[in-house]
Amino acid sequence: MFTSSRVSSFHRHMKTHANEKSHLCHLCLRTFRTVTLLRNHINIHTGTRPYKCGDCDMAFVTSGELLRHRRYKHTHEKPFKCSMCKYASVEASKLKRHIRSHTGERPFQCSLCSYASKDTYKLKRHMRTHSGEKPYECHVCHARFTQSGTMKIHVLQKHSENVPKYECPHCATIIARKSDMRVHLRNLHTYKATEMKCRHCSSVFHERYALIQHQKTHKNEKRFKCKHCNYACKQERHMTVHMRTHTGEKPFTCLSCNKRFRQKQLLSVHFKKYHDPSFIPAVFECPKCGKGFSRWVVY
DNA sequence: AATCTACGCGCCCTCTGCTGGTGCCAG
DNA sequence: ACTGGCACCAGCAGAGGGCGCGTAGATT
Repeated sequence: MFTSSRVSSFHRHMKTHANEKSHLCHLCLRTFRTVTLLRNHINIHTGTRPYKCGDCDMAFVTSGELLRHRRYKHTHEKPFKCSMCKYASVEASKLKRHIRSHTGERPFQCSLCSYASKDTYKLKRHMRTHSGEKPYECHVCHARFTQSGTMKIHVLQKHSENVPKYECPHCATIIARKSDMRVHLRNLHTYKATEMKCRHCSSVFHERYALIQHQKTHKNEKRFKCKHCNYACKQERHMTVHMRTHTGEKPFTCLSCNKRFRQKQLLSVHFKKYHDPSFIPAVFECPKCGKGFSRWVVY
């Protein structure tokens, strides 16, 4: 509802409801209500921008645009201040948009899903996820992207020579993307309240990277040491067999002659040699000492 | 009525950061 | 051969900057 204390303003406003557009642009045949609007419009055709910025090459059709430009680029004057944080803006509409980040208000509802946006642009951008539209094309490999920023990163990482790299301050790992570095730091270098145990010993850690580094120290380590002699080995099963040399235990018995063995393999060799009819005895005889061998061996 | 000025809306852009799928590699 | 972990990668949303342009208030 329009109200005004001035008759002139009222009359002018009423003209906005009338379709009377008597001022014709002779370049595109578009019509305007006032001569000022027509003049501004013609300035767009002719490129006439009377309001020039004194600090850069920009020029504008109206003085208001110039003032706003100067605030953005040169004076940095931000008259619109947020009452809830330090944010300040050049334009009131920007403050209004910013305040939605405090209130959580999302006036722009997607018609196809539950998503709602705080501003029109985000909704428009979101709609590409439904349409499948990918407006941005890589000029090198012609891959297509939904957002310009995604394409920019793609070109930088895939087609640029001086690819930026991010080095982890804790472990010197090189990672291509800043956001991935955050993931790396979160997964490997953040303190965790719950203890992480070493899979080889009783050590515990609160940082995953420290655990991994520690576990590497166990690699090639002969962790199983005999308490009776100098013997050491990597696997527990080897130590079990070795211990029988100290205990005298011989758990494997030959069913044919009751001879006992410490290892299953020794029993197997014994059985084949003495009780298996298909066993081929030594056929290659040493020409010097006469000892027989089952295989031909060159010394 | 014409003009200047301030305001509001809309559009487009960039920067930022999180997420989940994927391929590779070590265990 | 299988599995879990990690860097790589594209998809996607949040926040904010900058400008075009129409309209209303104020002034000439």
